[in-house]
Amino acid sequence: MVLHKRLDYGFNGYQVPPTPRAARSARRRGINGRITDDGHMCAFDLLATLAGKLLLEGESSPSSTDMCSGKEQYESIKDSFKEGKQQENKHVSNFCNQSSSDRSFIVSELVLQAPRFTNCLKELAHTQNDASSGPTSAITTSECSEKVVSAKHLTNDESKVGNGSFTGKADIELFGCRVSPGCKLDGESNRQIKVEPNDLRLSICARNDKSNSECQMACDRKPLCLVSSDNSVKSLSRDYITSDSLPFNRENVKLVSRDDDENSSGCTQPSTTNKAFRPSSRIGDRRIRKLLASKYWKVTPNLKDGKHFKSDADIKNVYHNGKNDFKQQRSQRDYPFKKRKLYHCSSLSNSDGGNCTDGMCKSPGKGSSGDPSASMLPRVSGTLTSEASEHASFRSKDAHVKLKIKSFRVPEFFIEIPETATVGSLKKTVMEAVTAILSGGLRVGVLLQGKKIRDDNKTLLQTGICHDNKLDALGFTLEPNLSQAPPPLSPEDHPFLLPCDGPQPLSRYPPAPSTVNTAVFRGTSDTLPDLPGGNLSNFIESDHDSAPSPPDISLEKSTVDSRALVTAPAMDVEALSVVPMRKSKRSEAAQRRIRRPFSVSEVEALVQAVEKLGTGRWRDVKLRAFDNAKHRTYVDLKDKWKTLVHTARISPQQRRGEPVPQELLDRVLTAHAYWSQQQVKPQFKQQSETCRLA
DNA sequence: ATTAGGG
DNA sequence: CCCTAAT
Repeated sequence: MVLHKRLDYGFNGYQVPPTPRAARSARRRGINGRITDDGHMCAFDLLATLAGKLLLEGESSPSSTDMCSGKEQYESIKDSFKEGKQQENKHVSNFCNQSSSDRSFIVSELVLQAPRFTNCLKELAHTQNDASSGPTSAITTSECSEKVVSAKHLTNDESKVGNGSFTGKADIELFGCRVSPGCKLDGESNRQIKVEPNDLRLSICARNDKSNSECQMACDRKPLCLVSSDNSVKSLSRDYITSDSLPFNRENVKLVSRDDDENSSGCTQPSTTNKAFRPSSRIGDRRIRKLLASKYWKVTPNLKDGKHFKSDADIKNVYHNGKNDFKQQRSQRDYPFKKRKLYHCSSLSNSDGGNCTDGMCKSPGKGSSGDPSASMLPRVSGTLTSEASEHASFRSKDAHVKLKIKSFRVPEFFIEIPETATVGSLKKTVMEAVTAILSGGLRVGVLLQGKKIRDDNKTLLQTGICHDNKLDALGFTLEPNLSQAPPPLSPEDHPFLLPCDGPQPLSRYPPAPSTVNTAVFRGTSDTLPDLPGGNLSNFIESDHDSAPSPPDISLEKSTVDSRALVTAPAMDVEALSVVPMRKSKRSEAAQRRIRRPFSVSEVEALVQAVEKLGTGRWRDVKLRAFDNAKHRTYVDLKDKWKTLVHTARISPQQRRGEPVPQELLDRVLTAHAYWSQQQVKPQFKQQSETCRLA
């Protein structure tokens, strides 16, 4: 039995969409569809053979059965589990062969406020880390409240990230039902981490039995200000960040316009910032915040398109859970980033004129018409608390960049567990997996407009993070600690999987039912060094194309950044960075997919497939040659062929990018000419060809 | 969902 | 790569 659970680290609200239905169905159909190809392929095969170019006949291996059938099944699991939730030791067979493919675990939410002139962005995230490693830290998400953590006093020296192991009791909630802890870690800590996917909840709570979410820590750390939606303000140690608030929000990072503990709002327009709110009483502020909270609530559960934007870091990690069993799962992710209407901003019942008073949620047009889908919640919004950009000389030390980090996602991983396993063992397995992730040591990366900011010494001001427009493109990543992570395997090092490569390694398939529990991480391959090399090889090989490492990034970033725990570097930019959603004319448009130049091996695969299938059957081409290249859609392939033909026709001097071997370009022209001809007289295709060639 | 083509 | 029209 396999339970897929995708856990993503990274600022959430931006989640990788699930494998598109198209991909799944295509895969399904593909197995049957390929067979029919050979009929009218033979003609060209003969031609090619005569031309001295042997076309290797190879059948694409049937793709592995999808472990996850998507949302529908997920719902059924959910329901079935609810029925049996009372039985603690009930066999988890309800999960059998089912899984939720695209749920993220969202760790928490927090709002941070940082001095703009200091480079403490990472520390903000460190706060999270600390929370999961410090002795008295607590991160909890629960429903309906926003926490605002004012971290203005953070400085570098206090931003030590504890990479200690994650310990504590573990509670797991599945589908809203809490199941008893299957394992205990050293439990003195008050830590609380609760991660919840949209539907499935998994909470890991390491906490004091005495104190729950309200525990107070005696800490000599500098205090933070925590504001909950009920406007209660608490001073807390930086390690103590808790909330009873809801998890998975659509926004990852939100900048809250607050001068101090009051006047917290998500204004995104400077003009409506402080002045507008300063006079406002706490009551007013509270109202705003409540509105926000409820707003989030309403929309969150209904999000259909708010799929998880997860990277295709398909160089997966295998988590060794104690036995000698390692599994690999095929990637289920496909992320043609389509338009999405996530993060709807409910129109706030129009009590505020249709727009969110806080400015975070500008209902675009239709907002007042009551159409919730007409607007979106920004993932990030920002406001300057001072007019720094205009009056730099008057910039005071109080100028802060306020960020709200709504959530982190735990990297996806897979769990494989026998049907006969108990819920307790399931919990234990999950716990171990999560523990392994969290204890591995994490570091934070800051992305600005898709680019990683590597210079830690730059101030926010210098990097432009303080600017409102830049904040739109601000993102964070969680990456495995450098010291623990060997260099990742470069996808380029692996030959592209050609159709003739034969069946996929069997290791892609689920293990026998008798297999012991297994958890497979979907991170970089190096996160967990303690895995058998052989399996890893197959593992990566079979999905080599899923974690592409675009040259522009991987080359530039050398080693460190290519090791994002969750995603390949490319995807850090794409999937994890917080994207402007507001004040943009294209705010509702999907982010443009990252550019991923075709490698020579990919081109070869494409050429070979087109030689066989022709130029009008891109779906089949995709199935045949790129079935496991999730980031290549048939449209991509068609476009690539188009450009290939063009490239082949122009002079070599005019060509750009990675040079394609002339031999391949020749084949492109040959095949293109051939199939163009076939289009003209398709009716005689088979006969005439056969005759001619005979 | 695919295909074909323009942008 | 994106977007669309047409299947």
